[in-house]
Amino acid sequence: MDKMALWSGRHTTMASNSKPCLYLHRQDLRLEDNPALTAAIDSGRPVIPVFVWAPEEQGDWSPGAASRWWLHHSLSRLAEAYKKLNVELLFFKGKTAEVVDRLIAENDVEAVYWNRRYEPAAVEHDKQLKQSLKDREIEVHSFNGALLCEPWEVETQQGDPYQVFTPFWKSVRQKIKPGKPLNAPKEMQSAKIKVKSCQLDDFGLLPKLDWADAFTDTWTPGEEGAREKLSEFIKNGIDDYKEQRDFPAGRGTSRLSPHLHLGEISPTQVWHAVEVHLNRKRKNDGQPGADSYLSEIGWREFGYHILYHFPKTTDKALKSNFEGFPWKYSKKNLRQWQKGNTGYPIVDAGMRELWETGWMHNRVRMIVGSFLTKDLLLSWKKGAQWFWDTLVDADLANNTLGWQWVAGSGADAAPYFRIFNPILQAERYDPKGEYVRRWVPELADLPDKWIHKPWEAPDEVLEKAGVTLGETYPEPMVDHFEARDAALGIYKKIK
DNA sequence: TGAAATGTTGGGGCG
DNA sequence: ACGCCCCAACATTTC
Repeated sequence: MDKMALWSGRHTTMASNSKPCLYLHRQDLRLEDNPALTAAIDSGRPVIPVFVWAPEEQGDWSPGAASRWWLHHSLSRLAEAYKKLNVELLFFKGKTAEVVDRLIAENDVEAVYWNRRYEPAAVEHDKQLKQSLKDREIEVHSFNGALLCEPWEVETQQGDPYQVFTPFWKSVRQKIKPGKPLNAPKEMQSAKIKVKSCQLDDFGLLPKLDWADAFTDTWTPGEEGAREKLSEFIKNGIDDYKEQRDFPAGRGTSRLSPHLHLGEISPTQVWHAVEVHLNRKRKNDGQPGADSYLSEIGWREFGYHILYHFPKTTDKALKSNFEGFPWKYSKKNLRQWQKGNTGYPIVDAGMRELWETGWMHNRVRMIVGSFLTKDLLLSWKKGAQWFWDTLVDADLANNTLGWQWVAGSGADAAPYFRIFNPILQAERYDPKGEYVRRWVPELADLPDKWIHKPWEAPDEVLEKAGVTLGETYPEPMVDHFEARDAALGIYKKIK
């Protein structure tokens, strides 16, 4: 018996008549490495795990359609995992505070546990909930279950939040030493539930239409799926990550983002798995793949740091000179971009991958983002909203950071003149056109030379490939070089 | 985590 | 053998 088991064992003896505690699941849909759950169990009380579906508590940023699909399946897996421990995960709809109050009143709950959140609306909500519980002398315990480093744990030498990634990450790496992840509970005491809960299906998270069919082929939501993705990536991907990560046709990236978003796996678990992997290899061997991968975990941390300290950035540019930027809203242009009909194959491939699988490779996110904000001069918020609705990994911190970054209005942002050339990017990162052929099949028969710029292909080449521009595939909706000049002019003005 | 424009260098062709 | 030109390759600057 290890120390932990003895500890909880000691409490178990007195627990038979002890009052239960509540554990609120939010974006931490896992049993392993879960500090709030572990603490709740270690308190010696029977634990009532609860998930409350309360989208209105997330303000303007309640989960989009793709995220809801994921959430449904993740919750379903989580409920199964609890069932194996003979515990029921309770589902409720409505206001979290009211659910908690009911459980306190009718089920004698005397303590509440959760892992902290960092989204502006969530911070506000949880702060109030905590205060109201404290006022009534109900125990409240919150934990860090989502970050290597919480936003208030690092600051610049001047005592300000970081706004540039490199010094932020350097500081975090010096500071943090993630330990071994906590084990999943082997056993739990269940409480006798006296409160009526609802069914997962009552949340109505699944889409009415079957657009999510392809999602099922691509993804395995839940803790188990997350664990498998991680070990597969550590085994086959991480050593070549630095070289392979930018090629969207390949499998060079971990694809852990949706799992991380809902906390099906924690960054601590990721970090630890990377360390174990490195320790197995020869030392002083260099570890460019691992460093490069961990710095992506770092960007996630940076996103949370920025979101916490600059909560308005979900809707407003961080840089004040972007106030009143003359974005050119056009419903038609936005629609063409959303549907992947811009006439730029790499952009269209990305947008269609997103629509069909709920995910897009990061290199392509940058390309389509640059295209929206610079070539079309459509506001980054339009892009952020579309991604919010369609991405299974839609995460307020990452989405906000990414869009403000690409627009040039945010933290450590691309300088205003950094405009991606969709043809060059495509030729560099999809040299054989595999990615474009997969997602834009109407161009599949074009030779490599023309796959990324069909409008320049000779007529006979187009004909042979069965491509008629304007009919089977759109003409480019804008001329990139003209659009670039126009964007440079505007961006220069606001500098 | 950019791309284009401009500047520099050096080898080879050629008178 | 020399100077000149061209231009690719690379470096630097600029947007």
